[in-house]
Amino acid sequence: MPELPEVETVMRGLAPVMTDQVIAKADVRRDGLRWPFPSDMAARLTGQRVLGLRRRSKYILADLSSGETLLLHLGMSGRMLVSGAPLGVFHHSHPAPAKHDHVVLDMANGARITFNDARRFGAMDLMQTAGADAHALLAALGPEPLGNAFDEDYLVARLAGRGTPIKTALLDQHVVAGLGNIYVCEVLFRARIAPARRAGDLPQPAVRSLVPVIRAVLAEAIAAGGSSLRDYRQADGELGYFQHSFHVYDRAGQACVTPGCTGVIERLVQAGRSSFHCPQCQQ
DNA sequence: ATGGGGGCCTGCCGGC
DNA sequence: TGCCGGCAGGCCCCCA
Repeated sequence: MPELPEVETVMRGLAPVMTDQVIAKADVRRDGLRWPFPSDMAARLTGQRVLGLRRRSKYILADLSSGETLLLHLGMSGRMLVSGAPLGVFHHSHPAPAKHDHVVLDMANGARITFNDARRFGAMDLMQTAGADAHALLAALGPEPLGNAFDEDYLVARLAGRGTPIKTALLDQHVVAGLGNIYVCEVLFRARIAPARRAGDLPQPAVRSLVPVIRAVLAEAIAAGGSSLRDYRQADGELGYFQHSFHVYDRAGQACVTPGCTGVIERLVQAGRSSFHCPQCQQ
């Protein structure tokens, strides 16, 4: 799935067609995805004005005029497709729902937003906007990596004494929210830290160095419009528009890109996930 | 508390 | 337009 930069990109793509617009019709085409949808979801969405979109970790939150907030997670394969340019009262030709189109929102401006998710690991829920942070899926999340609460002192304290590999620790959404497998691999490569190192054993300068690296990697990916993998699309439905090049992710067997390094990228499995790294530059 | 593994689903790719 | 096994960006839950 979309990790933080991709979710941010999707949210930015949805904002112009959804913000301040009324959901004229909600077509909920199955009972749920990873979990059952909230009761009467279609009715609770229909007629509501979208006051604004926010992102928390890999969740998109849409605040509605009803006082409820729609929570949306793309899981591994979720996509938000936008069709029907919001150009006015003419022009209302939408394609028929395709395979894995689970929820279709028709906005009053003529735009159609389709939540398509082949693997159905995605999620949608509704909650009161007031106190939305207390939602079960949000309450325990760690700080936003691009926010002020995430800093060097925090990370040092959070990783102290932890025996888990640094790779696994950074993937833990309670430590820092929004990193996924790809960006953790890239972050550790850029920080030159081996993924198998125990988090609590890392020298403090190494832990501190992770903070600006995490920020930079995410910011660059957002600036590039999110990374692009085979089945990732931007909100506007364009496939593979941004080709973000990774240094280590999915590059097993290829030469390390660090100038002067003769290492070859290796893949190892940690906590059931692939970790790509250069055994030569990452210590 | 912490850490590891299983499971949820479908699709794709490589090897045979 | 072959079949099968392995693998995939996430994350909750259960177990030791």
